[in-house]
Amino acid sequence: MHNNESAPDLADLFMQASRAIRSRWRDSLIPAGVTPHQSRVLSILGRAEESGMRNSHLAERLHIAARSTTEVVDQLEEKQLVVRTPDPGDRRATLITLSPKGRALLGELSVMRKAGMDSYFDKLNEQDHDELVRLLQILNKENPMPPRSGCRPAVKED
Amino acid sequence: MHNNESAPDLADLFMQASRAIRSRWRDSLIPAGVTPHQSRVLSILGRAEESGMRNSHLAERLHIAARSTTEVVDQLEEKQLVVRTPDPGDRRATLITLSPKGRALLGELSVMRKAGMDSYFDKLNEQDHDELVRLLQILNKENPMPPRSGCRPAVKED
DNA sequence: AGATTAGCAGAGGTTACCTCACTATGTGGC
DNA sequence: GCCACATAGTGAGGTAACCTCTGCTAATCT
Repeated sequence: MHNNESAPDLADLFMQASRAIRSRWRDSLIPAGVTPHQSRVLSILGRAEESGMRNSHLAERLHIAARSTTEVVDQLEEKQLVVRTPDPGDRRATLITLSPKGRALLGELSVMRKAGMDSYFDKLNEQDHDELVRLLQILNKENPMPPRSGCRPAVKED
Repeated sequence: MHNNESAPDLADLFMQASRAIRSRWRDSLIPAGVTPHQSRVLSILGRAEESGMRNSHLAERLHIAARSTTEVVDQLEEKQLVVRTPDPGDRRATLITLSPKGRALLGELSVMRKAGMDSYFDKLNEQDHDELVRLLQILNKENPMPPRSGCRPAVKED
């Protein structure tokens, strides 16, 4: 390892870039009137839907305590972006689903976000762009992906 | 345009990696008894030192309001990691410096952090490592950081 | 000197999290 | 059928890391 002293720390570079990305993302959400936090819930609901999701399941996906999920869902319900309906199969439980309005917003959000991100990554030419994708995929390869024999998704790390 | 649809979003890849990094970092700080937030202050003080730093200057570096900086410094002062001394040149101002204890901790922290990060980036060979540094430097080239409101963190870290 | 500006901190608010405790419901043992 | 126990959601109340508004003191400008 010949890490010379003047070489900037990769972690620092990473953090700096991710801060910029996060900040752009947050800004791009402002016109839609949702926080990044709320938008994350919307996109999880959008992805995992058909029949709705329980609060506890959502909490698991968000990697936060179930009690905290209640709060975000409260906010989204107030904005009429999601609906809570009692689970017919278990009267203790509540199913959370996107409202039509929520689903529409989710569509807009992903477009806006993509636009914002594209403008950020414009600094890279096409070749560098692809190279960065390659490198990040290596780094993110935490779960060695066992042969796709139809086992669970195993999304572990937050 | 040969960006096929199934190509994962660069921003997502980025956030995934940075979350892993942040989480490793936070974990590596636990034994030292400081939060990522506090450690950031220590490292800024360590870098910009000789004669100490004003609260307002520190706030600027942290990209947070001056009032918020006061609080972190309070915490660090209580742990005796930093010292506040009146600025001899301007009696309104206070200079914040690392205490010997703080400087020692900073040293340990950077070693621990570096170890944690190196183990993360070990997935890349030397050439890919350098390539990633190059790409990140391009991306980080002067993106203005506007002040932010609300919380975050990401949490859980910044 | 008097007005303005700069540096810091007190008071109090917000957001995104947490734990603990409670109620209502479901489930297994006998 | 009843009791013990687990589980789903939420009220109450707490914390960390931000914020603004306010006020005090010290420096600087005219």
